[in-house]
Amino acid sequence: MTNDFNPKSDFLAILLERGFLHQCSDLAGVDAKAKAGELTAYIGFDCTASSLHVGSLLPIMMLRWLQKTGNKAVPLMGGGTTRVGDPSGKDESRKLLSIEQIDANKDSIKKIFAKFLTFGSDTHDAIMPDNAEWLTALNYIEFLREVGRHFSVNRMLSMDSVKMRLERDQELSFIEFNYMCLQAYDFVELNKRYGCVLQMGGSDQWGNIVTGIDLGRRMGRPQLYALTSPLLTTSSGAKMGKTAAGAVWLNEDMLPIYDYWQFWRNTEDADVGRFLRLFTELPMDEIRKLESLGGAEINEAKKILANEATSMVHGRNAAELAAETARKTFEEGTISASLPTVTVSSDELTAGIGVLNAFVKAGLVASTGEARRQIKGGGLRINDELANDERAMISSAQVNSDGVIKLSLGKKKHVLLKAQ
RNA sequence: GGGGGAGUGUCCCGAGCGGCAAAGGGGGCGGACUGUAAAUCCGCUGGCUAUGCCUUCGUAGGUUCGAGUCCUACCUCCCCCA
Repeated sequence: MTNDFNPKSDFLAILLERGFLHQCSDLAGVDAKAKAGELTAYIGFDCTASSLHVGSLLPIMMLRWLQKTGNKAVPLMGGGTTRVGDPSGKDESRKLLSIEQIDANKDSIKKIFAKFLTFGSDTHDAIMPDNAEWLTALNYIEFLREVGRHFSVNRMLSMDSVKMRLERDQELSFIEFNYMCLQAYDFVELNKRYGCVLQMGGSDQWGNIVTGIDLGRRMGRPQLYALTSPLLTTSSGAKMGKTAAGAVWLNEDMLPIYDYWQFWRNTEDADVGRFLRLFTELPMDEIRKLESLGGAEINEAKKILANEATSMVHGRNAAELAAETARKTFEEGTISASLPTVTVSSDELTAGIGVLNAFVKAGLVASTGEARRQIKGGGLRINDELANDERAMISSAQVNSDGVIKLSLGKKKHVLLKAQ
């Protein structure tokens, strides 16, 4: 759909050439607004966890480009909608989060945005409203009379997500219907409050966004627009941002910066170019140069990807430290003091800790059972020595000259155990 | 409303004559090979205070020395008839 479109705005030009665009309700319309620097766009973020993960990075980058190209970015905190819970894509409704939990998550998530956007009160500064501001104040009857009457059930029934469920005779709860309505209402409310005319999101949000556009028209708002980004998977088809250890979190307290850097460093060859476009701000000609590197040379491109992507979230210094840590660990084979570290009490260490428990404590394995299996498979190392006795004890005798014990799972995952 | 079928290892899909920690995939993790890549091959893939103990097959009971397997009720889903 976007092949023959020639954007006049920097915003769309960048989105297009970097691979952010999947679908747009009206490219020309959005283009004109963006060209004039009058585009205010929002993306909603649910507060279901205390950190966003790399899956959210793509929408965040869209907001960043939006602001960089002279428009107004609005990350919307879903403090209200999270109380309802978005059931789409799930066969079972998740347990509802407590309001305290949601608020705590929200506070934690908010910090991320400050690293990507400039907030303030100027026209083009980003703002971060919370839909709890208006949703929690809604009165059911009033909402039905003023907003609900504009929703065409006929139309909603024809939406793909709904149609599929009905055809397969699968439960579609009323709350799910309401989630769509609330999201649509958000769009209209943001238009009223801030003149927001564009909602962006992942391609799975298309239906919900269009419902918002429709509601806007029925309620006499100006023309609204939708723009979605492709669903990201790696070349081998895996969902982006999920590892066995869990999601790749953006918050440092959920995932050490070193591990974040490593995540990008381990990108598959085939993804390097695409990721450089999406997750860094390097100029396009440089990216083209980097992705054309062949064989082992592409590792240089991966390091740059890791540096750039890590700088964006954690800052240039932290990224360089991570890069240096990786260099020492992998290229020199020495122990860097800045590897992820887990502390144990010195009493405990003096008394001795079983190897199995030590690796569990370090978070390298999930259970002593797994530790046992890894030892059998030759996957665990203590100070680079293969661990082959599951009953061995780790004690202060193994502390090296830097005061730490290095525990490794496989060749890539290292944690330092430190007595305190 | 009537008739038929199905829910399995808390990532998913899926076999399972009454002896089952439960076949086989996918995914994931580890090993070999490499370039901290991919592909390929090999191993592992409930928990624990571990030659034993505990918890798992939709839910709750029952039969049995013994139940994923048989019986009863319930819940949920799928198909056919009205």
